[in-house]
Amino acid sequence: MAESYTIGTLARRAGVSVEAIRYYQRRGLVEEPARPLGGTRRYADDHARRLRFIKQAQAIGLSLEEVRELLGLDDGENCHRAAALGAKKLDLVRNRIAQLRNVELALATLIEQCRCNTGTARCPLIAALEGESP
Amino acid sequence: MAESYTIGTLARRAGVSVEAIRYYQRRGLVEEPARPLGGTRRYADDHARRLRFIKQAQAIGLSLEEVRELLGLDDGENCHRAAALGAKKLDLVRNRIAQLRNVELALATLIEQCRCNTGTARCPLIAALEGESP
DNA sequence: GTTGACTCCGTACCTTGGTACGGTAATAGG
DNA sequence: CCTATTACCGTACCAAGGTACGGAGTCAAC
Repeated sequence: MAESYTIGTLARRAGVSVEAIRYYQRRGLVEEPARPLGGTRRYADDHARRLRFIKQAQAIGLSLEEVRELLGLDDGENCHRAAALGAKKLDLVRNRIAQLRNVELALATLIEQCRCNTGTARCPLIAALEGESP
Repeated sequence: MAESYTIGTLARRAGVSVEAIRYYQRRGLVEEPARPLGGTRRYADDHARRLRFIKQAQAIGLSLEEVRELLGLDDGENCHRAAALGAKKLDLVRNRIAQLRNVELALATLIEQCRCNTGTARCPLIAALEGESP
């Protein structure tokens, strides 16, 4: 183990693009190894692990800024703060789900009305969108 | 009724910004009344209704492009096409809900583990994000 | 009859998460 | 040793839905 990769190899292994890695470096999420006098930077398993972290955190809805914040909390004494960040996100997720369920209901109802609209009546979906806010 | 407003009054009444209205005009969603020889354009209730339509359609997840499409379908003969557009959107909404429910479950589990983490163990939330994909 | 608020218009800028491009340098394979 | 890939770096660009700015013209009130 403990290999050392070029950025391209790292990118392939982590399943992200080289550009994305360089972007994360600019954003301060991935460390940029020292360049050996005009040579090529070398990356290790730590970097691959970091990229995996970023991708997983994104998958649970964290922004890159939040990921960066979370990374700063990984010192063994901030578990509660990490949990608080997660809880805030969970709240947002639940709100968003509730909101989308309303949309789902509204859309399903309107589409059903369209399906039943065999006569010359005006399209219920379009008509509904012109009405007052629910 | 049948008042005539300036764009600022229209904006206040509809609860959008003047800039937004002008943006919708550029995008072809709101008609731009003729300007009376170097004067100020006048808007009527039709425009307020149109703005309400746009806001409602956005609330159910339509993009401005889709709203524009829907507006072209309001001729009494395209109810099935409007319904099809709605059905496509409903599908997306349902997928998104399912996705968010996964995130909700994952987050809730991790936070619960953090809550139980009274010892010196590493933060479960942070540790989990470094692991392999689920 | 002037002040202040508003309109008109074009253009630039914002956010987020990257992608694309282009020139130069370094490295790897044969 | 030569050539084909890469790496490096800065900068520009993308979607979407607007917001912000600045100068000139217009409108309404006092």
